Amino acid sequence: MIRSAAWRSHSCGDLRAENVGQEVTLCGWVDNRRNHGAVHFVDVRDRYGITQLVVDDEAATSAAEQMSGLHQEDVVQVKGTVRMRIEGQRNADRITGDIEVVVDSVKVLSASATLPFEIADHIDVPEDTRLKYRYLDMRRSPLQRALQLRSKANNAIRNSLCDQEFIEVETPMLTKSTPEGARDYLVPSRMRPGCWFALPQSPQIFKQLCMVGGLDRYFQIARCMRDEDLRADRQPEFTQLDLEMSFVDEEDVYAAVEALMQNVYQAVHDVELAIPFERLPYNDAIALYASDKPDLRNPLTIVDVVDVAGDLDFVVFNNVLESNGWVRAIRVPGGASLSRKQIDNVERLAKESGAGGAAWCKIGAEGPTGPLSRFLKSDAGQAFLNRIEAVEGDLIFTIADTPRRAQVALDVVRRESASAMNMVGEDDRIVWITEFPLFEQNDDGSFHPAHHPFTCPVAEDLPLLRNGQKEGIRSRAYDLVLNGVELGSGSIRIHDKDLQNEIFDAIGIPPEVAQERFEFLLRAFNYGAPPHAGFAIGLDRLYSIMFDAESIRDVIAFPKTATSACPLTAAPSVVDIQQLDELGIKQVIETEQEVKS
RNA sequence: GGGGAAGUGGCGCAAUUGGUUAGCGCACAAGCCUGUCGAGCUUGGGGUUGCGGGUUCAAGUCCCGUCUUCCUCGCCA
Repeated sequence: MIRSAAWRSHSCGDLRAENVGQEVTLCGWVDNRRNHGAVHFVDVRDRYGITQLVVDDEAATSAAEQMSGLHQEDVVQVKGTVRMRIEGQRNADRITGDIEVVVDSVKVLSASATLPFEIADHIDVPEDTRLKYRYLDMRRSPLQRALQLRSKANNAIRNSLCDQEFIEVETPMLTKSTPEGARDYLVPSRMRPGCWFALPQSPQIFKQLCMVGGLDRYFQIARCMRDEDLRADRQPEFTQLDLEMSFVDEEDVYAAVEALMQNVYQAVHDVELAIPFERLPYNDAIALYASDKPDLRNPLTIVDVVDVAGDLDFVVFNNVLESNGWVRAIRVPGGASLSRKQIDNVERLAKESGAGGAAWCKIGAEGPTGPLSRFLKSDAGQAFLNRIEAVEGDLIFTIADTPRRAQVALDVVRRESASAMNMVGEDDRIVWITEFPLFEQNDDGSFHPAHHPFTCPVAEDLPLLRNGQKEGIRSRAYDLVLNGVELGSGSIRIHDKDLQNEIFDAIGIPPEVAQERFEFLLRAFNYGAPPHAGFAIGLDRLYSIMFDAESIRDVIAFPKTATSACPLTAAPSVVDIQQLDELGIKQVIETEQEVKS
């Protein structure tokens, strides 16, 4: 409820039958007008609701004149008296629909020009127009709802973490460039010409320093910047819930995140999220789902048939087996009911993903039919079918390729065939993917570190690492995955200087480079660093899923376009040559204006 | 950086094979109307078809270039 204030006695969503007879003052925007001559309605709207104003023969004649002069989206202050609407004319769709306000006077506080688009939910407006006039888009209920929910959810996060003894710390926006990883946004230093700040890609190092500083538990709802190309679910600046904890292992981090997620779901959906979340080691996720972010609403799983595929006399399988590739199958229960067109579509998408193809067969009453079936007539074929536990009515896909390509194709086949079968569950499924590999393989066979260099390896795998092995080394890194979307990731950090240097060495960062880039962190580790671990959740992405938004932009107040531009402010823009002079910067690219002149 | 789609009054769309003065709905303006709530009815104003060039008797339509937006691959340790 809006309390009385200098400008208004109630909000536009406050008034009910019990207010009948009261003299009230409302402020808001002129929404919809319906003028019937002798009776004239105007809706006035604010964040809280819509209230119907009316003038008729019971109203002052001056009020009728003032009402007639109103335009859409004028900001008005209205004085009047609450009365019941006449029987049969109540509006059940509106919280204030039982009453109306008979107007004594209307004062226009700020008139509106003709609008670029109507402020109505049913009007479809192109997104760049909505972004250019974001403040008008904001008056409509979808964005109102998203921003209100976002605020509520942020509040739920803060409450949960503060309850768990976390301290909110603001880390710097002007910081040091660390060239590996995403491209930095750079800010020139006027005081030290030739030197540059970077905007943070994440508060990673600062939060670790907070642990060395003895804060024990840190969090921040932090803005992060990355100068990379965009996607529907990616923005150049985005908001991350960042946290770090001392003297903990994985389970402590999971518990802290689970508690806060529970609070967020409570606040947004008013449901009790089941905890603990499922845990799935990375290797199992790849084996069962061919993905490190599997959508567990999809019941299909993958079967490794490498041990039975060799006897099928299928040259494609044999070639792949010879080069140590993957031969794996997906059994789609009931999939035999799919049309040839639907199956061809799955096969086509698998091919487009880069794999050689997806050989398939249906299991009919008479046995297998379809392209793969001719390799299944033998005893070996029966062994294959037994291996994947095929029964009548099933559809079987097989993928054979290099591990990397097979993985992508299996993921596609799993997703596409489940969606064709309509077998993806409704309920949100959240899962921890644990023990990520420390290194990922490049296309040329070499390895690069899969995470930032402060990620702790699994102790058992250390001897292998010291032997120079890269493949199969596990790290104590974990991701949180919701319905096949990666929400966030974290890890147990290295707190030992010697181990840290070992890792720098293993991932190919020479000591002098490590020293130059991370000197401040390494120095801190000299003075007693506690064992620590942390996590970060991409809040824009989480909220776009939770609020059922089409794009990440729909849950951000002032988002950027796909080219990282802001249609509202027209940023980025050309600056004065004087500004550049002060910064000691000489521009070599011709600007638009210079090209024109 | 690569690929795809789109761009026509403020907004959503239409315009046949290249052929009349580029239409329609909403919004906007004026008027009528005593119960509407996405009110209704009448009348009216509003367009260099993103921009530049070309082909043609004739271009919204075809060609070339360019800009903007969206999606996507690369990229995002």
